[in-house]
Amino acid sequence: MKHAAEKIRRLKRKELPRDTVAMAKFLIGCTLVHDVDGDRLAARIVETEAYLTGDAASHAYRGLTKRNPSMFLKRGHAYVYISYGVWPMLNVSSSEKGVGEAVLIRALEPLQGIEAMRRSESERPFDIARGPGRLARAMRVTLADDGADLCGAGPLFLGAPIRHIDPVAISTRIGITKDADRKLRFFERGNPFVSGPKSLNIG
DNA sequence: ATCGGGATCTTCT
DNA sequence: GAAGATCCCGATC
Repeated sequence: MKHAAEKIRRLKRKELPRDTVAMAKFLIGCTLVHDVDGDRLAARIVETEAYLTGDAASHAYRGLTKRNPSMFLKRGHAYVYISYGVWPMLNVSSSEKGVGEAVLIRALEPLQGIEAMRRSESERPFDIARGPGRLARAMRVTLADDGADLCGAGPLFLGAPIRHIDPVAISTRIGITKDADRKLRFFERGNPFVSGPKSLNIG
C-alpha cells in the first residue's frame, strides 16, 4: 500500500518566509520527515513558538554562546539543544545568517512510522509527539542533528503540507517567565495533538 | 483530572 | 550558585 506521506515534497529555502513570526505560522501544517535506518518517520507540525531578536526568553538574547550558534544560521537549519539536562528540543532557524532567531517545534501529528515513534504499545497516539521533548524523542532527533540543513538533501527535512490546514490560532508561549506575555505561540485550531492547557488552546 | 517535586547539565550572574 | 523554551510519576481530589 502506498502511503500519502511518501509523496512529501521537500521544501526549498526560497519558500520559507523571511520573518520569524511568519515562519512560525507558515510551519503549521507543514511536515517534518526523518529517514532513519531505512524507515521513514513523518509528521505534521501542529504547534510552534517564535523566539525573536530582543526577546528575553530567547537563547540568543545575550548573543552568541557555545550552544546556540545554530540559531544564527540562515533560515531553515536545525537548532537542537538539551533542556533540563535530558530532553532534546528542535528549533528551525528563521532569519538571515548572523541573526539569532528561531521557531521551536512544540507538537506533531504523527503520519508515518508511528509504530517506530511509540515508546510502548500502550502509549496513546495523542501523546506520542505532544510537547517538544516528546516529539524529538519520537522523531529520533538528537544533538547530532544540531546545525543540519532542513532544506537540503539530508535525512531530516521539512516537507510541504499534505492536506488542508485548519485556521491557525495564537496564544502566549509555554514554560517561560521572561517576556511571557507576548503572543508568539501558534497552533492549528482544534487539533487534538496540540500540547498545553485547554485554556491556552481556545482560539 | 489535576498538582507538585525531582532529575540533570549548560549557561550566565 | 541559581535558573531553565520539560517530562514523568505518585499523591490527592
